[in-house]
Amino acid sequence: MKKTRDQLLDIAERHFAIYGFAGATLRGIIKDAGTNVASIAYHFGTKEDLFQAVLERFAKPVVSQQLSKLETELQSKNLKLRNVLLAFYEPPMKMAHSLGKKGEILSLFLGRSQTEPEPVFNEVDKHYADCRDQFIKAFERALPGLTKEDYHWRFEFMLSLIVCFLTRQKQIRGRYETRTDWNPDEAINRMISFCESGF
Amino acid sequence: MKKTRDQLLDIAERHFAIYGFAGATLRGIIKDAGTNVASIAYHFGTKEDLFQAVLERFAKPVVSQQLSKLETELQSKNLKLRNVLLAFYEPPMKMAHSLGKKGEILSLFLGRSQTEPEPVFNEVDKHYADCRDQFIKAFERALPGLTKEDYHWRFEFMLSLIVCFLTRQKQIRGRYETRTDWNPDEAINRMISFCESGF
DNA sequence: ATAAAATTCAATCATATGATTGAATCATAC
DNA sequence: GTATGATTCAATCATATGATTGAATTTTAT
Repeated sequence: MKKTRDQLLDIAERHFAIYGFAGATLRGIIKDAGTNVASIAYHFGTKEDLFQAVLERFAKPVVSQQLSKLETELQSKNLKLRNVLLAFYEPPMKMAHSLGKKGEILSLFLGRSQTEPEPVFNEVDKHYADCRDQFIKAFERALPGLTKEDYHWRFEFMLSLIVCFLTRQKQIRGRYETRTDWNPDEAINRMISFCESGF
Repeated sequence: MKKTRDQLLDIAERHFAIYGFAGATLRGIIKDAGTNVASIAYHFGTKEDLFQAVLERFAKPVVSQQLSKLETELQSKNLKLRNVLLAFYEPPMKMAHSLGKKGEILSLFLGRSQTEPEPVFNEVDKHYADCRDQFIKAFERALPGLTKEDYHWRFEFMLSLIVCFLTRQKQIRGRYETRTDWNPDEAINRMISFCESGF
């Protein structure tokens, strides 16, 4: 039997992903988790504390995977843009795919975390700030000679592709494909190719 | 005089853009609009009806501008990809910029409308469905020889850039720029160049 | 000017929500 | 086994929310 705390995190993650911060309700969460309202207060505190806990649990691993992959690439003398892009795209995409239904939730949450207007999501930016800096530095090394502004714009464009893919994948796939499964490698490749040319 | 109705639409638009559908409250809206809760019921009906009215008012003009620009381009014997992209990007970007503060709201709304999970936003897709089909057809003409899937992916990527730009522009600009104003032409050009290579 | 229609308003309803409390239950150490 | 602390629970609070009503006010048409 799963611990209440973990169960709550799983369900809360799903609800925040699907309904957003404002749209998710503690009662909806505890109902799905089969527990009591007070258990949230006991384990986490307020609704916002719960959200931060969810964020902490999933954002950190993804970012650290991205950074460690990037680190590996940086060792190489001949840093290739394509490999930097791969280091960025692969962790979240693979995770989103490998986890199946849960990955769908996670990716939705990840995508939403970039677009939600709620103040709580400002915290998200902090989680990603260091990651962004590192990748922009890598871009400068892989593709020297551009202006600071160029790198920022292109990083944003690169990020846009995956944010929208993750946030909208269900609608997109529903529109374009019949099959319910998707190929992460194809998606990654398409994103990388698109960006590589764009850069 | 339809003063109250328009006022409500303006304020509601802002609130939906900033707080999302679930986060926006009728009381918050009527307080800013300086009117009464019942006025919403009178002029629109339910909260969802109000949302649809907001959507109707702003989405239609943008889409119709995009389509009419595209129509013009389609007249040309030698259809250029760049011009198709311009037809897509210019209307929402110009509108977002020219309206200043209000444009910021509109663009936030526009961006959010592509990522919100709420069922109400499913309606948004209908508004854009025809527009998407037309542009994909134009892509096929401007850049023949690709598979159906290719066009869909690239359309999504193109869309991603502007969705994320509009949704995140404030955060982005806050991070990268000191000045509060922005240059729509520069943004449009950067998007087009990035896509043109990607295609 | 006046009646009818359109619009606005204060008051209220029923429910939902985040949060808190104190008692009950469970797990663990001794 | 029992005492202690950790965890769960039902009950409750205060407020917020979407919606509705009927009276008051304003606008419009004649």
